[in-house]
Amino acid sequence: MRSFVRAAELGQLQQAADELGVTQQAVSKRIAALERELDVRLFTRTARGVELTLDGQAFLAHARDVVAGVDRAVAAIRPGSRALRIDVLGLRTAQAVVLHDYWRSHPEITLDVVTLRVNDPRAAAAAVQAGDIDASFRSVTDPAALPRDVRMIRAFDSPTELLVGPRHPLAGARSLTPAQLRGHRIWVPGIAPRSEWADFYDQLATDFDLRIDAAGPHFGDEVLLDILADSADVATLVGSRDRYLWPANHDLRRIPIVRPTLAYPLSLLLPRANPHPGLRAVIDHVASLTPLPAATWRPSWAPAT
Amino acid sequence: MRSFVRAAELGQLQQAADELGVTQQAVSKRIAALERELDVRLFTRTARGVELTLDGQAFLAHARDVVAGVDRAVAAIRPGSRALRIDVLGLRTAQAVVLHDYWRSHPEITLDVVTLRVNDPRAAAAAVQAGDIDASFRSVTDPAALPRDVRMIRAFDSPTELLVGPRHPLAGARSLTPAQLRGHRIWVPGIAPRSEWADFYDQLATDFDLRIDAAGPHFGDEVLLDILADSADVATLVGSRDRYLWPANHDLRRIPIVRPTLAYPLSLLLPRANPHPGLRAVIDHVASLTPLPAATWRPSWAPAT
DNA sequence: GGGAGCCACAACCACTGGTTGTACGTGGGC
DNA sequence: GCCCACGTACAACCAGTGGTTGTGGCTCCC
Repeated sequence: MRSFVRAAELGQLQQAADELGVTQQAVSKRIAALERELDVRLFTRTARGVELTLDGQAFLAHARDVVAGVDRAVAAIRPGSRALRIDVLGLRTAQAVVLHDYWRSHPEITLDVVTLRVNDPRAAAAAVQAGDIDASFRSVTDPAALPRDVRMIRAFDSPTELLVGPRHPLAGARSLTPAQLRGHRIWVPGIAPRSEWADFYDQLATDFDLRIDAAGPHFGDEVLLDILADSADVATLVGSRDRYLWPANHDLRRIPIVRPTLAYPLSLLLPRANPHPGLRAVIDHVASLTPLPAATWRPSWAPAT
Repeated sequence: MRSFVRAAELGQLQQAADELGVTQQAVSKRIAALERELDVRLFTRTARGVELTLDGQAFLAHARDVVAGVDRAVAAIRPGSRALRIDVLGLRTAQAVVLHDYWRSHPEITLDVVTLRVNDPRAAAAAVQAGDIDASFRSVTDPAALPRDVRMIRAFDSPTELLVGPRHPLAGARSLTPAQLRGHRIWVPGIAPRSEWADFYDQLATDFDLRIDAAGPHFGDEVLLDILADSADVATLVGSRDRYLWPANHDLRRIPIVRPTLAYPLSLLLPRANPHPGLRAVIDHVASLTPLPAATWRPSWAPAT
């Protein structure tokens, strides 16, 4: 495809061959192989070179795309100077959604979103330190656990919403205050003990006298959503930017929580020295997200702005 | 790359190999070759399959992109059921710009813009008839020259603007009426005799008593723009949607022509029977472009709406 | 009419990319 | 705790791909 693109641009197999460092015959055979495989003629051969056929013109745009895609793929992992790589907790989390939005409005920058398969934020900090990732959307609740050459900055706040099924007594509310959640069972399964999330829910339960049940393993989002849809007394908390896939017939309700808004503070771990040059723009973008109202509750370990 | 993508999705080389119709060893060698070439490990091997490394995760998104690109490239020219293919006069013309805008807002549809290397609209009509292209943005001024199974419909009108250099006496105008052009030399080089454009300028010159000089070959846009920039008495006409590349220091002015607006009618040649299914949406889109004011002049051969 | 320039075909050969056969490591079942 | 099942990697082998050099044919231009 590279040979085809260059030949089409130069109008000569000969020149393309010179550029590519092979013989004219090799390029001729490459094009012929492509034409045989696709079962169309891509060029009309003339005495002074080649000219694209209609099929060739149509193919060229896509071939350019493929070649550029291959280059991007290689750039994404080139040892030394690779593309910006940011770790998120999961692909449907607010972090990933925000990154995806950013990428959609700036498609020219190459940004790779990956997920470390570990829960421990200290492992993420170590990966940042080692240069395996350029930044990580994780929070280290104990500042002492942070390596010296990794720093944690405030990224953005993710407001919390209540997710309930249609039979839940709070299902009809347009919005809720934390006080109104008192007495209702809130179930957030799959929270690793002593993780940042466990800490968040602990403080939340204490500060507002809530009943947050973080026990039990997580059998997958589908199971949780199924249970919520059927139950008249189980609710859970989700971030307003989290994207869940749920069957339309579940009829689940997302209800904003206000006065105060409950903010889960998303932080960014990044190396103190020589951060990836593309990181600046991402930080600026997430910092520019619509700020939360003044009446916002945050856990004690939320980093300062 | 296909093997890599499938293996990553399935988490097993074995299964990917089964799907791809090759042995597990072949897939293993493909992945190994990829890893050797890229000089990174894409998978960590476990006893129950493979798992993506961070590099593998970053690579996967791009690999998917490449594979999809190859599929699109093949679809663009697949004999029989290929992607929608529309012929335009040139890639900077209003036609191409409009198509490009459409494609940008509907990136999911595959649309290939090509250019027949002939000037004769009857050749374009023949290409439509033969199925080499699905539609052509050309006008056949003589309806009798149209094959029976090709029809011409009104696509959209392209308003004309005057293009002049800074020293031209009309350079300061915010807008101009056709009457104000009277006496000024208007030079539109590169118009083939008896073409749709020649016809357009002939009628324009007659109806408004203008001096339109269509003689002389066209040495390329750069030459024309250079001449315009320097000259105090040469002007030319361009479509308001045409995209020209000109050096910023040329200081050329585009001046709308109004009362009446001078519309160049762009038509679409398409087969009378079994048009490409994707064509409908394109026709609807160009038909929805902002209509011109009531006071609009059109040549006599403009097809009815 | 002849030469320059470009592409295609032929013959040849190294090496890629598939095959089969086998060894190794790990996790689950008995 | 051992063994088997399962999945991956390595080895040997071989057909065919994809490169090379050499040559012929075509067209345009001088």
